[in-house]
Amino acid sequence: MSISPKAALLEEYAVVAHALSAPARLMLLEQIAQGERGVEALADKTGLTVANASQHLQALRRAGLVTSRREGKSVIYRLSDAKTLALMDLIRVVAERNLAQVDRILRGLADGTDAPEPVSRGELAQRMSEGSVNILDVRPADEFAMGHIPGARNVMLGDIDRIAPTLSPRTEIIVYCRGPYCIYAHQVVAVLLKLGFNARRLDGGLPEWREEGRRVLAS
Amino acid sequence: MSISPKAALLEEYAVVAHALSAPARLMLLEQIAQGERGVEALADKTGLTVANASQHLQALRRAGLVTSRREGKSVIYRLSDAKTLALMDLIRVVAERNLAQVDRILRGLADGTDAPEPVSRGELAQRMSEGSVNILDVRPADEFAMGHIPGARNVMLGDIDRIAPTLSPRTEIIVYCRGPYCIYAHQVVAVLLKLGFNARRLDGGLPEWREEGRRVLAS
DNA sequence: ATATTATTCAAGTCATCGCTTGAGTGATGT
DNA sequence: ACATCACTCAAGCGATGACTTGAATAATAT
Repeated sequence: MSISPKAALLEEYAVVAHALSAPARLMLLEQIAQGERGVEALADKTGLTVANASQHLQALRRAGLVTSRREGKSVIYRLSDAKTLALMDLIRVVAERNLAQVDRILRGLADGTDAPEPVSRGELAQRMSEGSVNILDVRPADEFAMGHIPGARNVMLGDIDRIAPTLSPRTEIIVYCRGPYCIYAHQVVAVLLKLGFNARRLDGGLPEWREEGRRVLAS
Repeated sequence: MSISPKAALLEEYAVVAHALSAPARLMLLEQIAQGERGVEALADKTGLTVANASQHLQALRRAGLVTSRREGKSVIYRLSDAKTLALMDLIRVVAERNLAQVDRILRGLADGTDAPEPVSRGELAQRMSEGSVNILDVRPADEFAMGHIPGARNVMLGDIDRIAPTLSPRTEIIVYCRGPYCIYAHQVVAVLLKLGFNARRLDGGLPEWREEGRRVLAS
């Protein structure tokens, strides 16, 4: 009855991959990567029903990608460790490299503009110390409040046109959002480029920034 | 009818993860990582029927993890690029870190011995140039023939006891096999340790070695 | 104790997956 | 043209997955 250890191992690896094989769970992971949260908050953010989110979260926990702890009446989920984040990111990288459909979508987001290469986090840190950079955080206000890159300004996608006049046309603007699956930043950069600004995306979002031990400002 | 780009991207990422979520496909990837092969050879190696293997291979291709080309009457599959290998490996790492079941299986393979940390590929290369090392390749003969680390000796798991007397008890023995999902090497190291030899696994297998541009001997 | 809030469990439905079987297609050799 | 070989396609199956709904726990507040 005991199958070969080889087969048993592959089964386990498949469990990990399976956990990442549903868009709903990827959404949940992205949210959890912003910072630990309870089930209801996660369900809210992702648009899932609470029961459904709970089941997906348990699948993620069984796969070892997240851990949970009870805190009062809430159950708080968080990423197991940085490898989970790396795995999410590597999946994105492979998809971007090899899937034409992904390329098409990203091109659509760029809206005709020719998006420059993203800025590395190291380079941004360097530029920050020189003071020669403007940082925009395009996540929802509550996530911004939970933590953001020092000096970043929180802006909604829809407000770009409104705040554009207050931006310096000479200083480069670096835009970031959630992390591996960040998408608003692509759009914001496209808008800014069209308006004649000098804008680039940050490579990775806040979770990666924090993971590298860089300074994060709360509230 | 057009869903949001965000959702569309997550769908695509999920496709990639889904491709890795079946043991049969992981087996196929492991084989393909040894070197490109036709459908029938892959089906043979993995014990799948040809039709079934063909379908799994197409799933892998749709996910962008492998590519295929026609060569005469055969269709040859190969890994898209090194990122595919990295992805396979990262899944293993996450599983080993977080899943108790995996730990249990690996401990079982070690058969009571306390397996030392694997040797890095860089260290092995260094040791090779010094000539202070014995290398064992524990893959099937045909895979060994397709390419192996120079100086490695091809040994079957079952033949260890027989060839053990021919091994130097003082020189360290480095054992490797297929790659991310290598398992024989664990067992062989355990056997050698029990016999009183000084043995360690190589971190990664032949695919990773080749990927780093290190020398590989064919035939 | 009872009520409230946060989460999980259980049952049911519809879709998808993994595998098998048998037919179909494409390139090569006689 | 015909046979052969290597692979893919199509149909069908039992099993698993994603989501909904409504009931069951678990911890706190009244």
